[in-house]
Amino acid sequence: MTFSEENYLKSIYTLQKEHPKGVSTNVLSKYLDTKPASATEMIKKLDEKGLVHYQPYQGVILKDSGAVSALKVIRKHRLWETFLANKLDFNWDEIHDVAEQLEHIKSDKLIRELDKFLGYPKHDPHGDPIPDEAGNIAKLEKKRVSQLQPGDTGTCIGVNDTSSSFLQFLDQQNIRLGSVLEIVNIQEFDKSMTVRIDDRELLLSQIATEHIYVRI
Amino acid sequence: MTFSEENYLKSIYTLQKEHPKGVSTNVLSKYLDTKPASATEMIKKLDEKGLVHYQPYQGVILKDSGAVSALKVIRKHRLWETFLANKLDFNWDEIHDVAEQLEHIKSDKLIRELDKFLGYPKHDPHGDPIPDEAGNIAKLEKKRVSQLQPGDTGTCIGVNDTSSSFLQFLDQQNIRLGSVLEIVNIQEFDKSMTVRIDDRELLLSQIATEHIYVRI
DNA sequence: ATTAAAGTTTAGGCAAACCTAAAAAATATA
DNA sequence: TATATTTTTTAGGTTTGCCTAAACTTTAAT
Repeated sequence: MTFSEENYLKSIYTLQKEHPKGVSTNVLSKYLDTKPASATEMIKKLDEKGLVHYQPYQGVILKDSGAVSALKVIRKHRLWETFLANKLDFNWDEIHDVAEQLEHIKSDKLIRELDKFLGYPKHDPHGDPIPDEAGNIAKLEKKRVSQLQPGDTGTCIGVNDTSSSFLQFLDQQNIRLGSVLEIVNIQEFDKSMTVRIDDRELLLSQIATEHIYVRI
Repeated sequence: MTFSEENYLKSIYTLQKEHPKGVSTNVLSKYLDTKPASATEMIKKLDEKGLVHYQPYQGVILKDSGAVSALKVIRKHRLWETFLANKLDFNWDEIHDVAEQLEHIKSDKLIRELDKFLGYPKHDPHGDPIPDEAGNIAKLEKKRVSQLQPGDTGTCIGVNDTSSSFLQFLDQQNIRLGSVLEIVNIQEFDKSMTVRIDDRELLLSQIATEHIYVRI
């Protein structure tokens, strides 16, 4: 399997959630920053290999074999992201591009050993679940803080805004990966939220609550 | 720079030691498992880019810029080999193929962080020196045990024979990476050597002494 | 229902890196 | 030195993955 094939499968897997009845060449090529004609070409190739189901003008969906292949790449991607964030001093916003490259390294032993070295993590630094060797993947239980109700708690697993000003704000407030947040109440008029964290109470604007992800 | 260009530069760097007045397309293609015609093509391209000096029928040599590029790849290769051997449970004979892939990952930060994570190692698991960021590389002070004289000492840094029977033998004798060997004496008639290791004395056959590398 | 707009596919090209076969140069041998 | 052998280069092809432009479907709008 080539780098390119792996990237297409992974992208189709991701886009399928938004486009359950078929990912169009247009959507796919935009996501991959190529042209629709290139996507058509690759999709036909993947169809011939039995990895996807393709009907002209109707988009693609993954077959089981294609989903397994996609999940293997996703597993590698997420394990490498975990490595970069937990073992090396990479920031949340720096890990993706490097993991995009590392995910294509071919070595079953490498990925097994990496998994062991990281302590068999269940989630990557963004809170996304890491598939197992067979391609089984846990349902994602990731929400924005803004989606929680008073009384709910969640563990901080990532952010949506990686501007340094936002990250600095989080730093000042001592909100980091693994911090447990409990919603105390919500202001009707501006949707700002009071949250308890480390026995302190703290007000978050609606903007802030939409940019923080938690695992529930 | 493409994977292929990097591989050619690295190979030329390596082969130059044996062929100081020029690496022929024949030698180069054999080393890379391609055909001479392919080597000619690539060499011309590298020459146009100013990385090598090429004269038809006379072979290639690296220019300074080419040597720096080659050393950057070698630095990455050796740091990854160190990672695989020291942090993950890879054996000496398993690390090369994976490092061949990892060496092409493009990220300056990654390699700086990896270097830090590994504790700025000076040598890879085979005892070969790791170039610094600028491409400076220490002279290799690697010898076979068979090249030592009575009274000499060396630190075990690798082997030449990775058959499991040989590795098992080393295991039984408690000879491992980092073991310090001192030559006690040499038998004239069969070149076998008595060595001191961990305050024990032990006889190594000529075959064995030729397969163990030490840093002096 | 027709036409216009949007999306998709086909056709023909290009660059990278490989190949084989033939031609040319260098080297070795008689 | 002339010829034979080996090595190297050139010429022309192949595959992968991308591209543009034109042709064709589908969808939306009148």
